[in-house]
Amino acid sequence: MAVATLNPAQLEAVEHERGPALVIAGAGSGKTRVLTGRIARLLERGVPGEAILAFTFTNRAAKEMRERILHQLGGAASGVWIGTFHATAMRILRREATTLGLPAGFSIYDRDDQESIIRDLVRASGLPDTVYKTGMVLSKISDHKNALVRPELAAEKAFSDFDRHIATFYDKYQAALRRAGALDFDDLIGETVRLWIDYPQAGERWSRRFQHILVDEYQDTNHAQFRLVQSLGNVHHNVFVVGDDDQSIYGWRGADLANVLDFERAFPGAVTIRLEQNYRSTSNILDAANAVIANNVARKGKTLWSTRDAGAPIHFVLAPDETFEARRVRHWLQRQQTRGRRLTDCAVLYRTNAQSRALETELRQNGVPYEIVGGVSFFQRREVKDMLAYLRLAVNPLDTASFFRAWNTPRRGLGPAVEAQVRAQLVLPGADPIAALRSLSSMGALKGAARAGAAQFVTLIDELRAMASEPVDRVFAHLLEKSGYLEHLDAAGEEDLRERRSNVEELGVAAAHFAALHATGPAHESGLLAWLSECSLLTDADRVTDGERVLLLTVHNAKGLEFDAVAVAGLEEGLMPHASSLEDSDQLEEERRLFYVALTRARDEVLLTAAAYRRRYDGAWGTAVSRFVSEIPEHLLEREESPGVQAAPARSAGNWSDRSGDRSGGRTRDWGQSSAPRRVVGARASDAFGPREGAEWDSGDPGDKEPMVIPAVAGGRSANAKRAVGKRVMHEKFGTGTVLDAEGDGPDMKLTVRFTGSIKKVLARFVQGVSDGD
DNA sequence: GAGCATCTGATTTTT
DNA sequence: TCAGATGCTC
Repeated sequence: MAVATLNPAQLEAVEHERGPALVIAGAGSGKTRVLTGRIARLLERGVPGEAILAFTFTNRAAKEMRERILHQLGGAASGVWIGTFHATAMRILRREATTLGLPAGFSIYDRDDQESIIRDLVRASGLPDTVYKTGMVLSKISDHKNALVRPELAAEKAFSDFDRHIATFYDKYQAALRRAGALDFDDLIGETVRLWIDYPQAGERWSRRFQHILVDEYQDTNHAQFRLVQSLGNVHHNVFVVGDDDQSIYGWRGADLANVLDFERAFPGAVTIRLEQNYRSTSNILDAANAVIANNVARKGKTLWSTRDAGAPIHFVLAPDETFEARRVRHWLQRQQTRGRRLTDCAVLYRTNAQSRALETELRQNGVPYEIVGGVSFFQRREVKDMLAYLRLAVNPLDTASFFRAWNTPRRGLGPAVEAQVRAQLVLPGADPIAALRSLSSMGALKGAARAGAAQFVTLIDELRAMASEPVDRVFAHLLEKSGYLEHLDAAGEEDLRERRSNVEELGVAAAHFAALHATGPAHESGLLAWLSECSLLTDADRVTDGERVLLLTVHNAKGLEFDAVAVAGLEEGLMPHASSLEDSDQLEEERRLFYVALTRARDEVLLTAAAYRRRYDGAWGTAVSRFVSEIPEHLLEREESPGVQAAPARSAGNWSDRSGDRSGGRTRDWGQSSAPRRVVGARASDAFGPREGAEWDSGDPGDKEPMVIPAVAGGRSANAKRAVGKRVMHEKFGTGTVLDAEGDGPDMKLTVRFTGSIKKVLARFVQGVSDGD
């Protein structure tokens, strides 16, 4: 690295000798240069590559850092460990599996696998799955794991029945994972930390090895990750972390800003270095971002500055609905192109993946090349998971989820009847499903198709296992040939057959690529196990290709990236900030940071868009422009209203009866065609939506107690059910709400209740009546 | 055991 | 709206 090109603060960070250091690095302040520069400098100073460990949050960031360093230093850098927290933890765990009592070929369960375990557990418990929803139970368990709370402790700390049930699910969930020889994502970190807790001498070996620990995006670490960093650094104390409290957007995943705020306390003697000069954005963009983030209370406080000129104003467009919004984004992209900008240098950001659909349709229809990052991941696709299930089973015979996924795909005559027999054998300690199937087969318990099918399946898995240390592409080819999977796809004759086939082929290409890359490496880094590990940790964002296309992605996915021109779509109350955050000031601040991250992705140009009406699965809704837009100083903004935009239905956006009219009315269809163009002169566009405090998605106002009129509900309902409609009720978890609809009778009566912020179906026995109100 | 029809819940963000 | 789960029928 040309040290001369660094500013003083960057230089101080790069040259920092030893001891802990916290670098507060604002957006675009050159933190990647600092990290790579520092690694380079450490190597120059004679620190062996093997003694340097750098954590990133995404594979993409890891890859970029690795490439930069290899480019600068070549072979000298080859021993440096650079990887995500999860990948690095995996690397350590693969070497320490025996110490920790984990099976050598442990599997990593993804979200689907986790969900199916929880679903089974909740079902078996007899507790209502309306209260113990799969996702919610999983996130509670994840919270425990992120806080390094084991099941026993969770049970001890439980105050309510609810917490106790969660603790029980947590315990049983862990038992199920253990039986399957599997870890989930959180376990990768937690089990690694356990090394220092349960096997301190083993942990210390690693602490001694890594003389320097570097952490990128430190503001996004959770407690478990903090403990991992702390443990690894407890011999040499050279912990160098880079973060920005204003860019902390993973609170929902347990990220703990206290890790940044209390760094000096956790690492005594730490120095703090601040990088506040932004090299990325025009000063208009930067001023806007600074003004927005200044509204947050929970921050260390800093102001980015830049020597770049003002640049173009930030453009704000209010469109009648999301179709028009998409069209405006497309126009904007095409204008960028005519002005000589490449699509590669543009991006469209949004809050939720679902928003990509309208944009995608618009771009496809108009031949604008695009690529969506995120959404349904490649590795989540059925055919990809099917293939990987065979391979996972070959390295981990305990992996029940993979077993039942693979065993009858393609059909081998193995169904529920045989499944029950296999499961019956699995209660025996240490039993694995393959052995169970094998023994059923040898006992003559299987007949007809099942018998031949079982034999074929067991043989295939045996063969794959025998090949486990061969190049992975060869293993994959064998699997394709012997499983009959492609023929099965053909037979299924599905419409998306071509795509499925090509996904399977792409997986094969990935295997070949991996094999080629690791042809010379040691067995534990080139075999099937290593490839599977890599696959479990890859996400869609890691498969982004080059090419002349615009990227569509969530703001979360855009973190760490930068573009010349950035469009941010869906700037509406309820979307950004998201509805789920409106009642909690901490969450609202996180939403604001999210918007801040979005703005600071841009070098030269920003387009912000909102839709006056947005279609959702349950109808079309009037919206209000996001408060974040009005937090941008007016002189930095250029507002524009599309023809056809009108005020939201006169007042009372929060009034339910009004809205239920909307749902049946399908009003959005008329927008933009019949209504005359209307410009709001001399008023802010957001005024067109009525008073700001008509906070959209829910008034939550206990005063609105008129009985709800829901058109077209089922006719035959009991007198009790009829009477329940319109009543205020109280639910242990969701709080108070209003009954919109009721079905059935007695305690099993099913109520549809509008709680603050959401509408849920609950059983009558889980709610209490609240006085009908005044 | 397979295929079809119906139902229901989800939409916040991801390693 | 839509995908996955469930249930029903052959």
